[in-house]
Amino acid sequence: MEYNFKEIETKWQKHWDETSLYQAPDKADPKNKFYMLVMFAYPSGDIHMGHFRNYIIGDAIARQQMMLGKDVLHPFGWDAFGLPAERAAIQRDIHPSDWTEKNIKISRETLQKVGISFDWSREIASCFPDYYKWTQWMFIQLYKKGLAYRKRGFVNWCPEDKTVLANEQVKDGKCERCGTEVVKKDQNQWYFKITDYADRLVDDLDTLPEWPENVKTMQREWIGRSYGAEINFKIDGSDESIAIYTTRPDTIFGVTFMAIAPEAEILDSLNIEGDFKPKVEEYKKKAMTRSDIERSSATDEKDGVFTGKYAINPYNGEKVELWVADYVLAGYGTGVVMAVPAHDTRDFAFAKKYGIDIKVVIHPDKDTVLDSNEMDDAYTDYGVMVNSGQFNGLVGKKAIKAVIDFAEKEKFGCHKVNFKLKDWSISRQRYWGCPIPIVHCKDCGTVPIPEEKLPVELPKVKDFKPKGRSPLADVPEYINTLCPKCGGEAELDSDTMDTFVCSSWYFLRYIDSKNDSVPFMKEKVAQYMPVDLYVGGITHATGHLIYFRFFQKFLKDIGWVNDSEPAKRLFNHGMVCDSNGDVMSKSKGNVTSPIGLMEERGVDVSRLAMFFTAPSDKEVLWSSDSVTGVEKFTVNKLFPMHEKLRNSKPDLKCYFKRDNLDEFEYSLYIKLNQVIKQVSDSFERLQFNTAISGLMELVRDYDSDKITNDQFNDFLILKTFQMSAPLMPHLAEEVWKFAGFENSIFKSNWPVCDESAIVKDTVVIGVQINGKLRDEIEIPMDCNQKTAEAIAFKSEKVKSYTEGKDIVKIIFVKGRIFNIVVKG
RNA sequence: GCGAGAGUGGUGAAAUUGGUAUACACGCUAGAUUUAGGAUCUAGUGCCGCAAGGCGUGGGGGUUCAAGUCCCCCCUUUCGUACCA
Repeated sequence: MEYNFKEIETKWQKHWDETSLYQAPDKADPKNKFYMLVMFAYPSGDIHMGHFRNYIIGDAIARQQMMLGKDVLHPFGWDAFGLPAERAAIQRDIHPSDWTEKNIKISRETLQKVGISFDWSREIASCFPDYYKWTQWMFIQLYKKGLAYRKRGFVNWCPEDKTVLANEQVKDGKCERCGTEVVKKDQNQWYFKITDYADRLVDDLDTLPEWPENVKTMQREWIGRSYGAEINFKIDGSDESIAIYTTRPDTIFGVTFMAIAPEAEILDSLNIEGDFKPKVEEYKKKAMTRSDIERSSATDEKDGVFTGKYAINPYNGEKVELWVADYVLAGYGTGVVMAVPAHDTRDFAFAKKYGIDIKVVIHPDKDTVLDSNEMDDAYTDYGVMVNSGQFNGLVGKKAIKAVIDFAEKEKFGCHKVNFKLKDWSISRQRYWGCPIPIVHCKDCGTVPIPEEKLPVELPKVKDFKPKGRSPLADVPEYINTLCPKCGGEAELDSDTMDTFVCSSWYFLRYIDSKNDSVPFMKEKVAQYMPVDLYVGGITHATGHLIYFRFFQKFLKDIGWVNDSEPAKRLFNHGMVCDSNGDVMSKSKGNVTSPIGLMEERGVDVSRLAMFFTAPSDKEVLWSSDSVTGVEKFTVNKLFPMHEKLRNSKPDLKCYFKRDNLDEFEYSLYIKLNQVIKQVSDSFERLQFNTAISGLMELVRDYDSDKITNDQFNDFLILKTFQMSAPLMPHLAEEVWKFAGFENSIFKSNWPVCDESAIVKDTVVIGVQINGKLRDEIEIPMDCNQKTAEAIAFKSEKVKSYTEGKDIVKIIFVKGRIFNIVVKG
């Protein structure tokens, strides 16, 4: 039989589809299930090498888990709302929904050609009403719990895309999608109160040992929890006070000024007078027109203006100047900073520029004294408190606690935890997204659409070009409605949701994707959740992967799911780059499609080439050179092995005993079991490259002519194809059928290593003299040092190195090394 | 700046706990076969050296009988973050 991959591949794809091989059981055993999840795709066109790599990783694991007898759920769907659909639609004058559906169709067909074991019966697309109905339902549940709220404030605005962006969508002060510099805009927006979950989002990272450490670190830093104090300073000549947040209360006696963010509301209540007023106003205006990228640069020279007002330090009664400075962020803490030039780099630079006092209140230790006149930078480490009244001599954390405790006792401050994480802004002034199910009524305010009236359907309008306000605002038949509460005239919210909302709960919908009355049945979700392995790119570390954990926690709180965390194990595959090392992306125009390769060399060989090139977590510079070796292996070595089958119908569950095999056969049996162990382990670590090298060695060592035991011959061949099956499913299935099996190879049992075979009787170990390898000896596996010595010293080489020298020491590690330490 | 990874032949890469560095491939060299081949097979292939031998996992130190693996300093590079008080 010739290796006709085209025939083999189309035949089995059709057969698997017809027999619903990948359909996950509706009733699964929660103790014996495996939920294999890959990040669903944005249908931006056809799939490329990056997708290809992502999905074959998940596919190999899903197939192996099937063979391990698990109830496997391996679904797929489409993250189908979003900006690119609109952009492409405008360029091509075609409706986003038509464009999206067309792309879904093409992408789905390609994925089917790749032979991915997706359960297509559960397919979802976030832009279809039967899905986004439940996205709206999610919104309403959050709203009911006070976790979805509307607020006016400064938001990130992309002038190119003409929409609001979440913090997670701004990179280096630029729009993540189009690279345009983001500006600030005052706007009414919906937010999800993710900050209520900030503590749990940080703490529960410790319950995820199978998540990569770098992702957990990135999330911790993004959430940015810090412990400190909030302290109130009285404003001089007024009853009002001004609150600051600090993590360094031990430096509070060194405060010589305060810096207020230009946007901070407290500025308005200061009653700035005289000459100061226009100067402050002018500075505020200037700060607002500067872009975030300018303002947030750490190298930017700090500037500000004095307000003419003072505050009183509650610890020592000193008057400190109040300044406005745009290095202070309005959105963090209270938007006001107590400035301690001696112990903060930024405050130091500012004080130097404006000639403000620098007062040392921390010494590095008892014997080192700082002099503010000689300092050329701030001393920012912990140390001993000095010039700090009753607190003098206290150090570090103890000092901090004492200072805050005093504030609490005197009722002008308290312990405080702060986060960098901000509430999630989810309104988008765009057409192609999930409509926000809220009505604005003059009398009742914001009123949610009753759940039984969902979905609020997105109307199919012709004009969806961005104008700076939502295109839906210009569709009166959509906007004008009646208030569900009072029945009076009202308006629907004209914004749509950030697509990250759609992707925050899709993994739950797969489990019960057709359900019309609830988002999913709790009982069904309990059977398959949590996700056992989630495979996707690192790019989602601080976006999607925080949002979907947030949703899971919220749904647990309202009783819809049982687990606090959605995914037990996370795996980030490496990027696929072109031969220059640039990441393949549509915008760069350097994407390679796997289709050409698959048509030329076959799907199985293409998959094998990608697996073999590098371990799954490493970046890959794709070139078709990678294919040569695995193609030779497949076509010339592995596939022809099936011709050596002797139709002996071996029992695949049995182990062979040494007595039943001759010497060559037994050595091959040992190799087989070593490879079974190696391949199983490689799958566990998702390092398929080493699994393949193991298979290559096994096939190389196999020699039909030297095998007389027919059952062993067939046993070895069949085990080889079983191990190859998750990597090259079509070829393996073909051989399985050829060998006479009725059921799919994926219904057979994954090979189990015969441990007794890989315990060897003798072992070849290295003999070192002073740590340098000089010879090798073969010794019994569990021999003692004496025996090993006897054998080692027979070696001529060992003799030549030890003669006439003192043997200081002999180190013998069983099965590993024999080392002689000599002197002289 | 800060944080986390990474650095091994000409190339992609192996080396579960410190224990024979370079498995498995690509490429290259030589030979065989073929009308011919970018096909196939065989042998060789870390570096220096005729050899014995020496040197070798970014560089420099250290711990150890033994270091790619552990510790310290430095260099290069990728990713994340960017005035978070």
